[in-house]
Amino acid sequence: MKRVHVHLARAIEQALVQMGVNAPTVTLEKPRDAAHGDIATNAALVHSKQVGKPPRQIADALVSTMQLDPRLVKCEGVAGPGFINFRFADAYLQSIAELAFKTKDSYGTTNDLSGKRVLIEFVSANPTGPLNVVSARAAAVGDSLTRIFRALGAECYSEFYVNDAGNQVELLGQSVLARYSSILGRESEVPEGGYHGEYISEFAQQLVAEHGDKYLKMEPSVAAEQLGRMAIERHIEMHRKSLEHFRVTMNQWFRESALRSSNAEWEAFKVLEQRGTIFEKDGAKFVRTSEFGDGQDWVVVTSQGKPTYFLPDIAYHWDKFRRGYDNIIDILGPDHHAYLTKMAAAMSALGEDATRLEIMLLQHINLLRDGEPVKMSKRAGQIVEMDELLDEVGIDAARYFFLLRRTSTPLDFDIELAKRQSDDNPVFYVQYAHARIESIFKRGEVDAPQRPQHLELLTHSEELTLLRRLRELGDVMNECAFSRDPHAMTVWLREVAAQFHRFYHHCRVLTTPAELQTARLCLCRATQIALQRGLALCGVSAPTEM
RNA sequence: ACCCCCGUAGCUCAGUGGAUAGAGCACCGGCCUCCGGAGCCGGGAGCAUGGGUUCGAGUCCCGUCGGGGGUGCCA
Repeated sequence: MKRVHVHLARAIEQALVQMGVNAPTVTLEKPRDAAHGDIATNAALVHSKQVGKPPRQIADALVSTMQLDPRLVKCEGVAGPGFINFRFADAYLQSIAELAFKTKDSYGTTNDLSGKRVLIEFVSANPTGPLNVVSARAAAVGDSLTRIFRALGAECYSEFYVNDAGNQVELLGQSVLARYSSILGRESEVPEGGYHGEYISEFAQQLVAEHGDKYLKMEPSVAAEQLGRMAIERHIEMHRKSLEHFRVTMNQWFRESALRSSNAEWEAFKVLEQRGTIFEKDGAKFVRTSEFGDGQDWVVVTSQGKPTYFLPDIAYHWDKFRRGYDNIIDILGPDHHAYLTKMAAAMSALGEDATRLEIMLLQHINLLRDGEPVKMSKRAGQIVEMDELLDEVGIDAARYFFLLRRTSTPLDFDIELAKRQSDDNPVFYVQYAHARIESIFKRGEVDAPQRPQHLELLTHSEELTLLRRLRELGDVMNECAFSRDPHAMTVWLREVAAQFHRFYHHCRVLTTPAELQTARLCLCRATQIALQRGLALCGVSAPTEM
């Protein structure tokens, strides 16, 4: 899909060399205003100083020197301070439809990132309860990003870090034990900072039904420990199921407990110590992160001799570094903003190249119902579970809505809007365009074309504009990967759908002369392929009727 | 106190340092003997603020104001 750009850049470079420029740098950009054409270059402005002539004069010279392939691109002349504008040749745009037929399910796939190894860690919710809607946004974003990276040829892995060790396991066990004891008639309180959710009571009920008062007869601390472990495993399984249902499959579930049993945290500590980056103060052990770009030093071992959460986290990230990825991406909630400098400093302290680590902060979501905020309070156990949301609005709407805003922006998720079957629902609007195309084939009693034919007849401006849109998929994928944000895909999908409706309104498909009808049916089919592909990268289905 | 994110149209948001800043809702005005009107065509209105960097800034840097969130040997 880049062949026009490659051709054009080369032609401009050669023309510049002929004018005496050595090692010219040519950048091509998309003009903001479509009236200026499809591609523009500022080459004349950039090289003005070196050539020693005003930009417009250079631009004129370039235009007359350049050798362009008329089947790919044509020059539209010089504009403004010295921009040179170009427009795709009709033949090239028509070939986009041909490409869609040829590539089908892999339309837009490139090898732009082939050879890159990328790891994306996301969700990583604590296994102390079911997944809530906060995790759902991370799941949608992380999984879509993974799909996009793969479509660009990268070797991309998704990973869930499971915090199945530490204080919270005990606390969880005590919480379960408290509920369990209450059911069996022994009054007991959920401990300070414990878990109050409905799911705890449900689990306790289940335990009573299956095991009777078995755990009441045990030493309470032993019972709590065992119950905590069981609850953790139960929750991990719930997480896995919820994510699978949400069309998210993790390549790896990395357990903190495995890290601990292999002593990896102390190994990391030892190396930090050997590198002279550990010091003691008030009985606690600090890592000298301030020497590696952070504003302060952090405790890794408390004065009680216990590791803080930071130490296993360091060990975990070190493990990821040593697995040899080019990019190690963490998608975290906005409360982790201090994490990047902190963790990057720790990695530097271990002697790693910390620039490989990226922390993406995903802003929160506000659930709305008809514009009114839905109250969420974790403390009171009134969290909205991910599964509840999916049951209500459906997977397609949920996945798409979570991508509608940039990750750096808080997201208002209106439940009623997501359920609405009308064009103000963005996911509906896009899926509708896809279904509408299908209905054209049905209505015309024609099968969807299997191969491209008569594409040269697609010369109407709405047809060509639609083809332009379809061409952009590869660009959009690259943009998403570069910004680590799949949001741009939803913008593109909406524009493709809108342009399809425009084309459809202006150009009759059925009841036109046979060859033109065939050509337009091909364009419809190509649009379907592109929509399917864009939706698939978002993890959203493309229904044929609705 | 410190840190992070965000201030673009009435509202929700787009906008890889480039030309006259774009959509969708909402509002106003058109278009159904016509393949799905769940659509199409047209209209008004905007970069919080003060500096700086640059040939060129909504975009990069610093300050101010406003909104949201977070933090101190818990995870």
